Amino acid sequence: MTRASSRRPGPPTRTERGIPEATVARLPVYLRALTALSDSGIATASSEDLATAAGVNSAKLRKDLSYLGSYGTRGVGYDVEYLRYQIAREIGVTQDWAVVIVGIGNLGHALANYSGFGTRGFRIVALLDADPNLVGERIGDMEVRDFAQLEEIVEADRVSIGVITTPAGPAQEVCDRLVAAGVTSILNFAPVVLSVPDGVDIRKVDLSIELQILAYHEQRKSGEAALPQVPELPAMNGLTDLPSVGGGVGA
Amino acid sequence: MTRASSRRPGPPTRTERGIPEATVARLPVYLRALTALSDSGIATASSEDLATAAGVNSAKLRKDLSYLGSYGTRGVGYDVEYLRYQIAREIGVTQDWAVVIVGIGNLGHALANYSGFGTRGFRIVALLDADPNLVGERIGDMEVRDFAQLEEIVEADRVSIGVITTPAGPAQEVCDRLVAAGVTSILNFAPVVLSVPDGVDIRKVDLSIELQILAYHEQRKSGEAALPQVPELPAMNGLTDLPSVGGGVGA
DNA sequence: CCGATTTTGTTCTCACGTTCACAAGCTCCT
DNA sequence: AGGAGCTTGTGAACGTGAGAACAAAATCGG
Repeated sequence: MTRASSRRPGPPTRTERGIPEATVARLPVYLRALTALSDSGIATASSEDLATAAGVNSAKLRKDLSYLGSYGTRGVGYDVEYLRYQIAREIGVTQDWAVVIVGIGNLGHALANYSGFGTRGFRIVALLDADPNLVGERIGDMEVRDFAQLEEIVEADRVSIGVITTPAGPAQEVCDRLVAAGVTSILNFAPVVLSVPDGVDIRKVDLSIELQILAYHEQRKSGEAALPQVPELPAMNGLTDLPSVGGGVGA
Repeated sequence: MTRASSRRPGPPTRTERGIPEATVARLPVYLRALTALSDSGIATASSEDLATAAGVNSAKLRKDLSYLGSYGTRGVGYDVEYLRYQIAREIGVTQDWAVVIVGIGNLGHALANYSGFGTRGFRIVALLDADPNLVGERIGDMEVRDFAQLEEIVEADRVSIGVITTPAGPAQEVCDRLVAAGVTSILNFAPVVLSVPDGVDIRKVDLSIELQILAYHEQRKSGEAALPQVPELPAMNGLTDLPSVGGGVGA
């Protein structure tokens, strides 16, 4: 969204405060690092200090911060509180965002109790599930409500973010309902590729994919020499009992 | 295959089966899509079909697959079972990987029950926690064991992958212990940047970061015109009570 | 057997992201 | 006041990734 102004090999043609996606993904990390520094009573930090705390290269950090504006002092560094506020404002966590969680299985339960939500910036307004046996159950200070109430909840509480923690099966349908109800950002934990209309942002968190990526690298480390080099063309029979990766999230 | 021969601005000079990281991250998605197609009884699929199922562009998919070798038939497509096996082998999920989970709070509980682990490819061999009140508790068919037993478990079961679901505080120490014990791949759910020596792979899954990224885009959607355009330089006093994003994972 | 049709594998080009390196600018000390 | 010493902000080079486009190869129908 929003590129396009001049046409020239200058800077990536960033339009009016358009921050590169890669940078956006790191801002929360910087924010957390700044909070940690602040809690340690540190008032000023150099890009080097911050970069170390955030686990990135200092040049990258400086360039990232430069997209937000020129909030540092040459020869000195960055004022921790000030920069923290600026980043928080840029990300949008100076205001509260209403969140619903759909699918109260194991993972939904865990997220409902997750203190990271409780911190300011995000407010869980409802836990939803279609299973009548779960509806009414109390989790922390919240009660599981019927998924059928989705629309009224979204409207009443101006919910803009939905978290999907259902099994793979119903995930797309849940997603469609969320979008239809007016939710415009979705965080998906179900192991499926969800499709959403333009204008709706979606991010996925997928445990088994992460594990498989680790497995790939692990294999190259330990395997490299130890594994049979090439079963390139195994007989194509009897392969029906392969690992069925994927599976559902919830109970 | 066969990269690495001449020295010229040709392909990125990929050395001997070195698959680009971006491709590696997509292989598990393709694997899942293939499994779904297979379960639907589909024996052959074109790159277009596969790309749709995986939610990517077909040219990208073909290029990704070409790194693995030339497993398709022009004019026909890909044999689903065959390709599935090839990808599974490349990723390394045709063998089993032993996994330990450290930190049995809400999230650890959820992961212990997560069926995605139970599927073949990964085998949870131990649930560990340092809290004596948790040790001995049964979760599914496993029992929580004392974190002190880490070293012997890793050695006995040839554990190569560790999952950290502790709060932020102890995460680095747990990580160090895992590495010292011989674990070479780590999946971190704690909201901290962990540092590991070379040779150890680490991936992080961070809920609050994902939410903040969504919030950023959400703000640009709804805010753009509605928000006060620039409180660029607010008074620098009284900013100590800002949102404390971050926080811990476990209970 | 040959041409039409389909679909892969690959090349080329462009956009994006990372890193280096350095000038500009600030502070502190003499 | 002026120079030494830091540290930011950014220009430029490099590397990686994405997508369009097309030639090569396979099937199918006549």
